[in-house]
Amino acid sequence: MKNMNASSDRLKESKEEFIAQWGALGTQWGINRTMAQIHALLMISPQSMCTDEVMEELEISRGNAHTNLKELVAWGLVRMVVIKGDRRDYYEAEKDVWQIFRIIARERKRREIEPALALLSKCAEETKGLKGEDARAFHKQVSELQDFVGMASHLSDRVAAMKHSFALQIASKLLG
Amino acid sequence: MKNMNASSDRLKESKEEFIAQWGALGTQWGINRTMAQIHALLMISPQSMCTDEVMEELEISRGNAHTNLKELVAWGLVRMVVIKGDRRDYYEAEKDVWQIFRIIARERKRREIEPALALLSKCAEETKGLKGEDARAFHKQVSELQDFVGMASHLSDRVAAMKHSFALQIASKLLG
DNA sequence: CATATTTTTCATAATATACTGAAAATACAG
DNA sequence: CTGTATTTTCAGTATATTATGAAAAATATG
Repeated sequence: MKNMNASSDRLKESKEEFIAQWGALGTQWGINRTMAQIHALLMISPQSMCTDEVMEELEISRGNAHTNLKELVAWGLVRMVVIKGDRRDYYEAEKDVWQIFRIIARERKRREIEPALALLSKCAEETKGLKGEDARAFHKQVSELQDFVGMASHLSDRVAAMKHSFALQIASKLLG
Repeated sequence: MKNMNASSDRLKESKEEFIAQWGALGTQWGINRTMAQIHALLMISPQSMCTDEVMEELEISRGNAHTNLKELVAWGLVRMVVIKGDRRDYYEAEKDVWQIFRIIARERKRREIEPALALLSKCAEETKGLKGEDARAFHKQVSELQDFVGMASHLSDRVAAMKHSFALQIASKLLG
């Protein structure tokens, strides 16, 4: 039994570090700490969890837990599940790595790429015919950015639409 | 002359909107608003600019201008240039789109991918041999994430090392 | 070296973001 | 309907991030 305890301590510690650090990383990724922590917690939880369990595990308020659980559901990273005989809402995380990647890629494209593209298109359009060295230079720079970001946007769609196995093939080819 | 003025007004407006919006976008990208605005300003400026010009154009304080110019130089998105007969430091932006992409990709990899990979490797390592259903599940999930993020890291390096033309070829193939 | 100009630093202020706790709304069982 | 469990909202508070402005340090000039 001594072994058993040491071993389950190791697991517990590792899980806790994972959750804490994944939360800190979330900040860099533009998601807030709590949301990332909840995501980590659910990702490594064998069972689905209810709001109170999440609150207790992460020592956060009900409002905070609720808001971020809803946000995760809105992203599609977490699903609500019903456990019969229990009135509470339970939550479980999407665990498939490729699926997680696609969801995050979609969201980041929406927040980071699409608004940039809209801006660049507008500026390129507005200054299309203008004469003068300055105007030309501005239009050129903006157009180049537009082309690049536009291509990135398309690529992102294509990759996200791929099956995992096919994406792996391409990745291997690039790395090999 | 009427035309000339209308036309240069259009240009000025478009430039100002570009700067303002690019700044707002910066926030989404994890860089602060001012840094993104200065970058935008220098990117579309035909000449290099000194700190005072940047301050005046964006209506920001000296400290703010200074800090963010230094940060942009540290990233490699902006270079300091010397103008003879002038004691002040002048700055000009990198304008090549592919180069800009590489610099940003490098920085984001450093901030977003590498720490994640380190965490995942640590957690995978710590729980490698552990018995028990929970431990196995944790190890599996973490290892899958590790594999995926590791591959993303390599891919990022490979793409950033490519010549623009070659990257374009690959992109075309994927889009075609 | 004395002075003028420019750069850098940093304590304080302003702003933006996230969290709490409790009240309001809703769902359910008896 | 009434009481209880659960979810949702939100005003107030706390935390973290950015910006200011003035003073200090560094640098150039004659």
